[in-house]
Amino acid sequence: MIRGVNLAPRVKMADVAREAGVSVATVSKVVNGRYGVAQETLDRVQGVIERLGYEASLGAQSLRSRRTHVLGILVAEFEPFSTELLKGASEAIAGTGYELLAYSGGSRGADVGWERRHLSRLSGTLIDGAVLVTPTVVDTNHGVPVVAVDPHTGPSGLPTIDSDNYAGAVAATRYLLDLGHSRIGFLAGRGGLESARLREAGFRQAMADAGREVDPSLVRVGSYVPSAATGPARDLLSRPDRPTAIFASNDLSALATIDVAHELGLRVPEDVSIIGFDNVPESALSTPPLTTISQPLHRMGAEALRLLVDVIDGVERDVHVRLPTELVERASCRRIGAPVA
Amino acid sequence: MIRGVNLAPRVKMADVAREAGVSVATVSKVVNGRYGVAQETLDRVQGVIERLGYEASLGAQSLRSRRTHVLGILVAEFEPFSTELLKGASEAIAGTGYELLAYSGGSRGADVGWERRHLSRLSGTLIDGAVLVTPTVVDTNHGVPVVAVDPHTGPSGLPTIDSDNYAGAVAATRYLLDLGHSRIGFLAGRGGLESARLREAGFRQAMADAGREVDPSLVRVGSYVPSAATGPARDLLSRPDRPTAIFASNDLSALATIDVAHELGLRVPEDVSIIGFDNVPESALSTPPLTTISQPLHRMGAEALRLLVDVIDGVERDVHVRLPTELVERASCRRIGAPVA
DNA sequence: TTGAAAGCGCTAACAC
DNA sequence: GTGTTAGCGCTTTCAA
Repeated sequence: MIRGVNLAPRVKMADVAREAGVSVATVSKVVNGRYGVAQETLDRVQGVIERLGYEASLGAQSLRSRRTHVLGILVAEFEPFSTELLKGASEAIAGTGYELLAYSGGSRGADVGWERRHLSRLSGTLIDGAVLVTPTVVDTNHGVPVVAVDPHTGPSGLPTIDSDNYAGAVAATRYLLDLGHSRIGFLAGRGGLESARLREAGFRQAMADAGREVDPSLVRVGSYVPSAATGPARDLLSRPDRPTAIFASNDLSALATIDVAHELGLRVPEDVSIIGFDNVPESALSTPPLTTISQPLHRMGAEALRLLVDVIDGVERDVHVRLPTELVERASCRRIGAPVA
Repeated sequence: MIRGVNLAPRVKMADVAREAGVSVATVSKVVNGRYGVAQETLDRVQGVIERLGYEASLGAQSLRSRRTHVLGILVAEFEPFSTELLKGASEAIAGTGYELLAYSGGSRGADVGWERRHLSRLSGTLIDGAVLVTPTVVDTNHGVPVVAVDPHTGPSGLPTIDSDNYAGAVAATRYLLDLGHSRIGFLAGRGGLESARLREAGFRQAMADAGREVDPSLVRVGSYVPSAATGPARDLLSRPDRPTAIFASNDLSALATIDVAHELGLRVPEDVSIIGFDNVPESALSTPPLTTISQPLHRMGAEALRLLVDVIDGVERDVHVRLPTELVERASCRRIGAPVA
């Protein structure tokens, strides 16, 4: 039974004021380092603050003043992709004078429009700016400066960070082709995301360049989400004429595809080769470890944060940052014939 | 140049009220689903809300009402350990009716007392409760219900989630012993944390049980932080009588130790075996992949969140949850002689 | 140098 | 059913 523990109300500015025998206005000045406070008063108030452990309420503080020195990272869910970005952002925030607030809804993805909702709830009050992770709604009109990582398709004025999805997809497809695969299944990403469009385009281009037809029935949608990928993966792998390789648009789908393969009694890579995209840490943990296209996720998070700070400060700079991708060869693909010419 | 973009002020309740021709009080009732609003008014207001894309400001809302339906996870920094917990918490939050807000300071760890400061800033206003990740200050007196993951040493009334650090450390040490190592270096964790104490205790106990002396000069402090671990690791590995194996108290330190070894021209595990603790995803990515003691990090995050919700709801239950640890054998340790009896 | 007072966007009595 | 009013904890003129 622990009811009743932890209920001391937080100490507020009025408490400090009373204790120090001054008004809240004076305490506020001390807290915010404003001029016009006698040294003696300042010391006394500071002492009381220390002793009482006073800390301004973010909610109240930000309601009144425009700057909070808190930056938001808004995500649909804390999964491997967004948390990698978070690590990068966390690395980059040191020395900027900002604190980091990551916000996620409670609805496990199935929640369109979260970016607008979260932004509305936090902007104008709690945060001075926000990084939106894979937003589908790209309103350029929010209360605060915003930077998007891997956003929705279509031109938008939004400052953006992404990686070279197209080149990465071409590389992945060529890799499979070079291993002798030509019957390649494709698990597309989340509809609407620019990255999903580019990865599919890269796949098709590489196939075309190699003179290979894309069997339309081998192209399915996985939406970047494991639960959405298993069905299509199962369909693909259950066919009598199943593909010899599957290119999943992101690692989470690829990992889910490996699970499905195992479930179906198929060995990876002996019976089917699988390649992913992202290189989240989890991709190295699967059996077999996943061959994938690496995005510099930490760096993307860090760049997003730096870009946001620059936008807030009104620095003139390039507001579209594209980072390179790279093939990471692990053990989920195997050669099945002679490489293509 | 992007100055001037994104500056439309957010739409507030007064805007909705004006547009709908009602008072803000009525809008508030609609937003919060209170009784006493005519169906016709309700529809009209709802329509305006929809059209204008109104969303209540978290800051203002929480200033006034006690419940915000937001739970906080307070961390010193977003690194592999805390983000794994975050993933687990994110999984567990679905269906609880809460949203998740993760907060981290901007000061990269070197910031004692962050837990109290963050809590003060957020409690009483923004969040209904908080999960504290490895807090060193264990005041049981905050404005809101609090749950700690892997907290500071010493008994405290705080509801707590941890894993069996002692057994894990014993298992790691025995494993090394069984591989024939007896000159084992130990990189201790962050001073004050219960987990650090227990891991060292487990190490010493296992050594004693095997009848091995612990060379005091082989026990150093790594503080769970890579930058703090490299120095001690270098000292240990530079000695002419260097240990044949190192047990690092957490994966981040173990990974840093591998780097140091490589820097020194030592091969892992040929020249020195290294074992870690935590099993963060990154531990599988090193060269060689790290053998380590696994904590069920996702589950710990999920359990912490569930415990917090129960505490808030006043559910009577066990408020100390301890989860099992497990040895994960990868490739950073090798046998160097006959196993101990 | 200090404090009184207004108000940030919202909720909750209470009056109409 | 609906609006008026009084704050929540803080910052910021502005007067004293």
